Amino acid sequence: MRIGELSARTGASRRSLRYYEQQGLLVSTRSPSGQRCYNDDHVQRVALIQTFLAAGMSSMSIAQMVPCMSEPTRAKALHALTVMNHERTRLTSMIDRLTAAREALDRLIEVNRSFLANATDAD
Amino acid sequence: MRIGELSARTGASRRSLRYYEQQGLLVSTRSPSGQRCYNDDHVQRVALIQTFLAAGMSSMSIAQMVPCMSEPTRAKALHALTVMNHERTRLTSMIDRLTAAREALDRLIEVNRSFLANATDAD
DNA sequence: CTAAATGCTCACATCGATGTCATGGGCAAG
DNA sequence: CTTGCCCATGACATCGATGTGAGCATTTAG
Repeated sequence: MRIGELSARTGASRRSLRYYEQQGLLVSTRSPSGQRCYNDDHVQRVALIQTFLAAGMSSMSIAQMVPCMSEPTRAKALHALTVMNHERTRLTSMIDRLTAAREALDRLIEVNRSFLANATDAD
Repeated sequence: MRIGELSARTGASRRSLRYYEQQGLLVSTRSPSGQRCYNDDHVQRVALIQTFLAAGMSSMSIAQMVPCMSEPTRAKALHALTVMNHERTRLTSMIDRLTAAREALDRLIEVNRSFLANATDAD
Protein backbone atom coordinates (compact mmCIF):
# COMPACT_ATOMS: atom_id res chain seq x y z
CA MET A 1 0.00 0.00 0.00
CA ARG A 2 1.06 3.60 -0.44
CA ILE A 3 1.25 6.37 2.11
CA GLY A 4 -2.34 7.50 1.78
CA GLU A 5 -3.71 4.13 2.72
CA LEU A 6 -1.32 3.68 5.62
CA SER A 7 -2.36 7.10 6.85
CA ALA A 8 -6.03 6.15 6.62
CA ARG A 9 -5.46 2.89 8.43
CA THR A 10 -3.43 4.30 11.27
CA GLY A 11 -4.79 7.78 11.66
CA ALA A 12 -1.30 9.24 11.37
CA SER A 13 -1.08 12.04 8.84
CA ARG A 14 1.04 11.59 5.72
CA ARG A 15 3.22 14.32 7.08
CA SER A 16 3.77 12.38 10.27
CA LEU A 17 4.53 9.15 8.43
CA ARG A 18 7.21 10.86 6.38
CA TYR A 19 8.55 12.40 9.54
CA TYR A 20 8.73 9.01 11.25
CA GLU A 21 10.73 7.71 8.35
CA GLN A 22 13.03 10.70 8.41
CA GLN A 23 13.64 10.07 12.10
CA GLY A 24 14.42 6.42 11.50
CA LEU A 25 11.30 5.03 13.15
CA LEU A 26 9.85 3.57 10.01
CA VAL A 27 11.43 2.02 6.93
CA SER A 28 9.71 1.89 3.58
CA THR A 29 10.53 0.37 0.25
CA ARG A 30 10.10 2.62 -2.73
CA SER A 31 8.38 2.09 -6.04
CA PRO A 32 10.46 2.74 -9.16
CA SER A 33 9.07 6.24 -9.21
CA GLY A 34 10.04 6.88 -5.62
CA GLN A 35 6.70 6.40 -3.90
CA ARG A 36 6.70 4.73 -0.50
CA CYS A 37 5.35 1.17 -0.31
CA TYR A 38 4.12 -0.40 2.91
CA ASN A 39 2.64 -3.70 4.01
CA ASP A 40 0.50 -4.81 6.94
CA ASP A 41 3.45 -5.02 9.28
CA HIS A 42 3.91 -1.31 8.91
CA VAL A 43 0.44 -0.74 10.32
CA GLN A 44 1.53 -2.48 13.51
CA ARG A 45 4.75 -0.55 13.61
CA VAL A 46 2.98 2.77 13.27
CA ALA A 47 0.53 1.80 16.00
CA LEU A 48 3.46 1.15 18.31
CA ILE A 49 5.08 4.42 17.39
CA GLN A 50 1.84 6.23 18.10
CA THR A 51 1.52 4.56 21.45
CA PHE A 52 4.99 5.70 22.42
CA LEU A 53 4.67 9.19 21.03
CA ALA A 54 1.35 9.64 22.78
CA ALA A 55 3.15 8.77 26.00
CA GLY A 56 5.51 11.65 25.41
CA MET A 57 8.54 9.72 24.27
CA SER A 58 10.82 11.50 21.88
CA SER A 59 11.27 10.13 18.38
CA MET A 60 14.94 9.69 19.15
CA SER A 61 14.25 7.36 22.04
CA ILE A 62 11.80 5.40 19.98
CA ALA A 63 14.31 5.10 17.18
CA GLN A 64 16.78 3.60 19.60
CA MET A 65 14.29 1.18 21.08
CA VAL A 66 12.18 -0.11 18.25
CA PRO A 67 13.97 -2.76 16.20
CA CYS A 68 13.00 -1.15 12.94
CA MET A 69 16.35 -0.64 11.45
CA SER A 70 17.80 -3.44 9.35
CA GLU A 71 19.11 -6.34 11.43
CA PRO A 72 19.42 -6.05 15.17
CA THR A 73 22.97 -6.26 16.41
CA ARG A 74 24.00 -7.40 19.85
CA ALA A 75 25.45 -3.97 20.50
CA LYS A 76 22.28 -2.27 19.31
CA ALA A 77 20.16 -4.56 21.44
CA LEU A 78 22.20 -3.74 24.53
CA HIS A 79 21.91 -0.05 23.84
CA ALA A 80 18.19 -0.44 23.24
CA LEU A 81 17.82 -2.15 26.57
CA THR A 82 19.49 0.77 28.30
CA VAL A 83 17.18 3.23 26.63
CA MET A 84 14.17 1.06 27.38
CA ASN A 85 14.93 0.93 31.05
CA HIS A 86 15.49 4.65 31.08
CA GLU A 87 12.18 5.26 29.36
CA ARG A 88 10.39 2.89 31.63
CA THR A 89 11.60 4.84 34.63
CA ARG A 90 10.49 8.04 32.98
CA LEU A 91 7.04 6.63 32.25
CA THR A 92 6.62 5.46 35.79
CA SER A 93 7.59 8.78 37.28
CA MET A 94 5.32 10.55 34.84
CA ILE A 95 2.45 8.32 35.90
CA ASP A 96 3.22 9.22 39.49
CA ARG A 97 3.23 12.91 38.66
CA LEU A 98 -0.09 12.66 36.88
CA THR A 99 -1.59 10.71 39.72
CA ALA A 100 -0.39 13.30 42.21
CA ALA A 101 -1.83 16.06 40.07
CA ARG A 102 -5.14 14.27 39.87
CA GLU A 103 -5.27 13.95 43.62
CA ALA A 104 -4.47 17.62 44.06
CA LEU A 105 -7.15 18.38 41.53
CA ASP A 106 -9.67 16.30 43.42
CA ARG A 107 -8.96 18.27 46.55
CA LEU A 108 -9.43 21.50 44.62
CA ILE A 109 -12.70 20.25 43.21
CA GLU A 110 -13.89 19.49 46.71
CA VAL A 111 -12.98 22.97 47.93
CA ASN A 112 -14.76 24.44 44.98
CA ARG A 113 -17.90 22.42 45.59
CA SER A 114 -17.99 23.49 49.19
CA PHE A 115 -17.66 27.11 48.19
CA LEU A 116 -20.51 26.77 45.75
CA ALA A 117 -22.69 25.02 48.30
CA ASN A 118 -22.14 27.78 50.83
CA ALA A 119 -22.49 30.60 48.37
CA THR A 120 -25.62 29.29 46.75
CA ASP A 121 -27.81 31.87 48.41
CA ALA A 122 -25.37 34.68 48.96
CA ASP A 123 -23.40 36.46 46.27
CA MET B 1 10.43 37.47 50.79
CA ARG B 2 11.61 38.55 47.35
CA ILE B 3 11.70 36.54 44.16
CA GLY B 4 15.13 35.01 44.74
CA GLU B 5 14.10 33.40 47.96
CA LEU B 6 10.83 32.10 46.60
CA SER B 7 12.78 30.65 43.72
CA ALA B 8 15.19 28.95 46.09
CA ARG B 9 12.38 27.55 48.21
CA THR B 10 10.34 26.19 45.34
CA GLY B 11 12.93 25.30 42.79
CA ALA B 12 11.14 27.38 40.17
CA SER B 13 13.40 29.79 38.34
CA ARG B 14 12.92 33.50 38.76
CA ARG B 15 11.99 33.57 35.11
CA SER B 16 9.27 31.01 35.68
CA LEU B 17 7.88 32.86 38.69
CA ARG B 18 7.57 36.05 36.68
CA TYR B 19 5.96 34.06 33.92
CA TYR B 20 3.43 32.54 36.31
CA GLU B 21 2.50 36.02 37.42
CA GLN B 22 2.21 37.24 33.86
CA GLN B 23 -0.13 34.34 33.14
CA GLY B 24 -2.26 35.11 36.15
CA LEU B 25 -1.28 32.06 38.17
CA LEU B 26 0.43 33.97 40.91
CA VAL B 27 -0.23 37.37 42.44
CA SER B 28 2.42 39.37 44.20
CA THR B 29 2.48 42.60 46.10
CA ARG B 30 5.18 45.04 45.18
CA SER B 31 7.61 47.00 47.28
CA PRO B 32 7.68 50.77 46.75
CA SER B 33 10.51 50.27 44.31
CA GLY B 34 8.59 47.68 42.33
CA GLN B 35 10.15 44.47 43.63
CA ARG B 36 7.85 41.48 44.11
CA CYS B 37 7.04 40.48 47.68
CA TYR B 38 5.85 37.03 48.68
CA ASN B 39 4.84 35.20 51.83
CA ASP B 40 4.68 31.56 52.85
CA ASP B 41 1.35 31.03 51.16
CA HIS B 42 3.00 31.71 47.86
CA VAL B 43 5.31 28.79 48.40
CA GLN B 44 2.28 26.51 48.59
CA ARG B 45 0.74 28.12 45.57
CA VAL B 46 3.87 27.66 43.51
CA ALA B 47 4.09 24.03 44.59
CA LEU B 48 0.55 23.48 43.33
CA ILE B 49 1.35 25.22 40.07
CA GLN B 50 4.39 23.03 39.65
CA THR B 51 2.38 19.92 40.29
CA PHE B 52 -0.10 20.88 37.62
CA LEU B 53 2.46 22.04 35.11
CA ALA B 54 4.47 18.88 35.60
CA ALA B 55 1.33 16.97 34.72
CA GLY B 56 1.21 18.76 31.42
CA MET B 57 -1.58 21.21 32.16
CA SER B 58 -1.44 24.51 30.38
CA SER B 59 -0.99 27.70 32.33
CA MET B 60 -4.31 28.86 31.01
CA SER B 61 -6.16 25.91 32.49
CA ILE B 62 -4.38 26.40 35.77
CA ALA B 63 -5.27 30.07 35.76
CA GLN B 64 -8.92 29.18 35.39
CA MET B 65 -8.84 26.55 38.11
CA VAL B 66 -6.69 27.89 40.88
CA PRO B 67 -8.48 30.45 42.98
CA CYS B 68 -5.59 32.83 42.92
CA MET B 69 -7.25 35.84 41.48
CA SER B 70 -8.88 38.29 43.83
CA GLU B 71 -12.19 37.07 45.25
CA PRO B 72 -13.85 33.99 43.86
CA THR B 73 -17.19 34.66 42.23
CA ARG B 74 -19.97 32.17 41.87
CA ALA B 75 -19.67 32.43 38.11
CA LYS B 76 -15.92 31.96 38.29
CA ALA B 77 -16.33 28.95 40.54
CA LEU B 78 -18.77 27.34 38.15
CA HIS B 79 -16.44 27.92 35.27
CA ALA B 80 -13.54 26.57 37.29
CA LEU B 81 -15.52 23.44 38.02
CA THR B 82 -16.06 22.88 34.32
CA VAL B 83 -12.38 23.25 33.60
CA MET B 84 -11.48 21.01 36.51
CA ASN B 85 -13.67 18.20 35.30
CA HIS B 86 -12.26 18.60 31.84
CA GLU B 87 -8.71 18.45 33.15
CA ARG B 88 -9.48 15.48 35.33
CA THR B 89 -10.69 13.57 32.32
CA ARG B 90 -7.56 14.55 30.43
CA LEU B 91 -5.32 13.42 33.28
CA THR B 92 -7.05 10.11 33.49
CA SER B 93 -6.77 9.41 29.80
CA MET B 94 -3.14 10.46 29.87
CA ILE B 95 -2.50 8.02 32.70
CA ASP B 96 -4.15 5.33 30.62
CA ARG B 97 -1.97 6.18 27.64
CA LEU B 98 1.17 6.06 29.74
CA THR B 99 0.17 2.79 31.26
CA ALA B 100 -0.50 1.31 27.85
CA ALA B 101 2.87 2.54 26.64
CA ARG B 102 4.57 1.01 29.63
CA GLU B 103 2.98 -2.31 28.93
CA ALA B 104 4.02 -2.18 25.29
CA LEU B 105 7.47 -1.27 26.47
CA ASP B 106 7.57 -4.21 28.81
CA ARG B 107 6.74 -6.52 25.94
CA LEU B 108 9.49 -4.96 23.89
CA ILE B 109 11.93 -5.40 26.72
CA GLU B 110 11.02 -9.04 26.93
CA VAL B 111 11.57 -9.54 23.21
CA ASN B 112 14.88 -7.81 23.49
CA ARG B 113 15.99 -9.95 26.39
CA SER B 114 15.12 -13.09 24.50
CA PHE B 115 17.09 -11.92 21.54
CA LEU B 116 20.10 -11.21 23.69
CA ALA B 117 19.82 -14.56 25.43
CA ASN B 118 19.76 -16.41 22.12
CA ALA B 119 22.47 -14.33 20.51
CA THR B 120 24.84 -14.50 23.43
CA ASP B 121 27.18 -16.87 21.67
CA ALA B 122 26.52 -16.00 18.06
CA ASP B 123 27.06 -12.63 16.44
C1' DC C 1 30.37 55.36 49.85
C1' DT C 2 31.17 51.65 46.80
C1' DA C 3 30.82 47.28 44.96
C1' DA C 4 28.41 43.13 44.61
C1' DA C 5 24.14 40.90 44.51
C1' DT C 6 19.57 41.05 43.32
C1' DG C 7 15.63 42.81 40.96
C1' DC C 8 12.95 44.93 36.86
C1' DT C 9 11.39 44.80 31.90
C1' DC C 10 11.82 43.59 27.18
C1' DA C 11 13.03 40.79 23.56
C1' DC C 12 14.78 36.92 21.23
C1' DA C 13 15.95 31.81 21.24
C1' DT C 14 14.77 26.91 22.00
C1' DC C 15 12.72 22.22 21.39
C1' DG C 16 9.71 18.61 18.75
C1' DA C 17 5.88 16.91 16.37
C1' DT C 18 2.94 18.45 13.12
C1' DG C 19 0.33 21.72 9.79
C1' DT C 20 0.64 24.04 5.61
C1' DC C 21 2.12 25.79 1.28
C1' DA C 22 4.79 25.62 -2.99
C1' DT C 23 6.46 23.27 -6.79
C1' DG C 24 6.81 19.32 -9.56
C1' DG C 25 6.25 14.35 -10.85
C1' DG C 26 3.26 9.85 -11.26
C1' DC C 27 -0.78 7.27 -12.56
C1' DA C 28 -5.52 5.90 -13.85
C1' DA C 29 -9.89 6.96 -16.40
C1' DG C 30 -12.23 9.69 -19.75
C1' DC D 1 -3.79 13.66 -24.28
C1' DT D 2 -5.87 15.59 -20.39
C1' DT D 3 -8.05 16.00 -16.09
C1' DG D 4 -7.95 14.82 -11.31
C1' DC D 5 -5.95 12.67 -7.49
C1' DC D 6 -2.02 10.97 -5.03
C1' DC D 7 2.85 11.44 -3.97
C1' DA D 8 7.73 13.67 -3.26
C1' DT D 9 10.67 17.18 -1.22
C1' DG D 10 11.69 21.35 1.12
C1' DA D 11 10.79 25.34 3.69
C1' DC D 12 8.44 27.93 6.98
C1' DA D 13 4.93 28.31 10.92
C1' DT D 14 3.07 26.85 15.39
C1' DC D 15 2.56 26.29 20.50
C1' DG D 16 4.18 26.93 25.52
C1' DA D 17 7.29 26.98 29.18
C1' DT D 18 11.66 28.36 29.92
C1' DG D 19 16.61 30.05 29.04
C1' DT D 20 19.34 33.95 28.22
C1' DG D 21 21.13 38.45 27.73
C1' DA D 22 20.92 43.45 27.61
C1' DG D 23 20.30 47.69 30.01
C1' DC D 24 19.03 49.86 34.09
C1' DA D 25 17.43 50.32 39.17
C1' DT D 26 17.62 48.88 44.05
C1' DT D 27 19.19 46.67 48.06
C1' DT D 28 22.74 45.03 51.03
C1' DA D 29 27.36 44.02 52.80
C1' DG D 30 31.94 45.64 53.69
